[in-house]
Amino acid sequence: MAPRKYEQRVRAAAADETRRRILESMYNQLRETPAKTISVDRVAQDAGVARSTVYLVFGSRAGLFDAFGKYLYDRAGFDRIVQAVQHPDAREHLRGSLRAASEVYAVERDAARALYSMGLLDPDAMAGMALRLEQLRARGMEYLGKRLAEQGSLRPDVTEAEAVDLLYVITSFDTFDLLFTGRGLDPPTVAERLIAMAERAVCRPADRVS
Amino acid sequence: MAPRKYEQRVRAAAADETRRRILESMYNQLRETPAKTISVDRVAQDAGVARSTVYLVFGSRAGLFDAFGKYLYDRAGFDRIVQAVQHPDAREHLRGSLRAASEVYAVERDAARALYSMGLLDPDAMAGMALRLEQLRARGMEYLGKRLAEQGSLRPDVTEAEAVDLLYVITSFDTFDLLFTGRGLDPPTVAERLIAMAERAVCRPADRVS
DNA sequence: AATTTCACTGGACATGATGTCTTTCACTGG
DNA sequence: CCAGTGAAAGACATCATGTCCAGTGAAATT
Repeated sequence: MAPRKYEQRVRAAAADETRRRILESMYNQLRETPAKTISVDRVAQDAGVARSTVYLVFGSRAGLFDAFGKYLYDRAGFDRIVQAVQHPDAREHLRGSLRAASEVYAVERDAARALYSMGLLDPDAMAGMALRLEQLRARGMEYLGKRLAEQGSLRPDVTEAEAVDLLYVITSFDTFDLLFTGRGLDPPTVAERLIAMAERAVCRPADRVS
Repeated sequence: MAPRKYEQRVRAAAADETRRRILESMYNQLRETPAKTISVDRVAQDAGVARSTVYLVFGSRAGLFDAFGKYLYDRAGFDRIVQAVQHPDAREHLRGSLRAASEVYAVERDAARALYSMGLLDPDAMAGMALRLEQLRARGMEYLGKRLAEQGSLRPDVTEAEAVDLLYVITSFDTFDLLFTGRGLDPPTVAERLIAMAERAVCRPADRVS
């Protein structure tokens, strides 16, 4: 018996709907009760779906978090941190990245914290997203470092490698959160602090604006 | 019936022994298998003790972690980061703090990571140690900022408040680990990077050494 | 209209973790 | 030597993860 060809638009759409609902309920729970560890069961119930469906769709708890990472990445516009302001002036690009980072991180602070902490604490479970995200950011900073070097915007006593290292630190979520949650600063002030720190640490003094 | 007076030296000593053994086995497990989440059961078994004994001694899982925080704090000499080099020159004090931080954090990296992540992810459970430790560091940086200001070592365009914020970021475990684990730098290089970043970000250029 | 396929259900089951409560045992002090 | 005490062990309840699978109802095909 030859396998039949099926082309099911409606059912595929329904499946996508379910998937979306699950991720959304996870997002809501993270916002409502950031402290509590989220259980697959609660997510499923909140989404009005059987627990087994979550496993069916995402494979495992880790898979769920991985997918949630992508979801959050798109939703919050994390890519703005790296790509964002493709300004011809590298120094302006740097400032844009830090402003974008402050905004994005602030909006999704709780979700991002849960995701990052999860990834740090349970590497095999979360190997996926948090790690990939960090690599993306690392590459972005390597690119930015190169551009700053090419445009002669680096301090004379700073190698390109050092600049990349420092930019990697300064654009990280952890650094943002140390100022935002740790020091209780509001996002614009955080951005100010980060920009000041970055420019002083890697940009040549003469080039710096007022 | 009047309550009898008991003064049990031997038994008290044995109890202390047990307590120490439990914390030590926790330390070992964190070093041997940093990835895995540590369960009370495994800790107890490794210490040759019943699981309930851990609960008896420490009250709860959170209590265990709290006590472990103190244990690690003493063992690693975390206080060196703040008190350490009480050098008359505040700038030298700053450099000393960062060197101490790099050493201390590097030696106990895995344990510290587990502890910090735990605290971030589960605030009520870990409210104790990680939080107290951070407050201690915050106060230390406020003191350092004040001394730098008093000695006229701050950049003219940096307020004392901003200096404290930035020092708080730069001396944090997260910042260290971004360079150490994230960028794969060895501890001395991390210290170099941190010192360079800190001096450029908060110290007046004229005062900086070579 | 009959049939196939698929998303999803709903439960059973195994495992492993946390936390509480009761019981056992060894040592201390008289 | 024996009575009381506290440390430790063991049993019990609960909850989460992960696997499995028979079944259901709606969509797609013939």
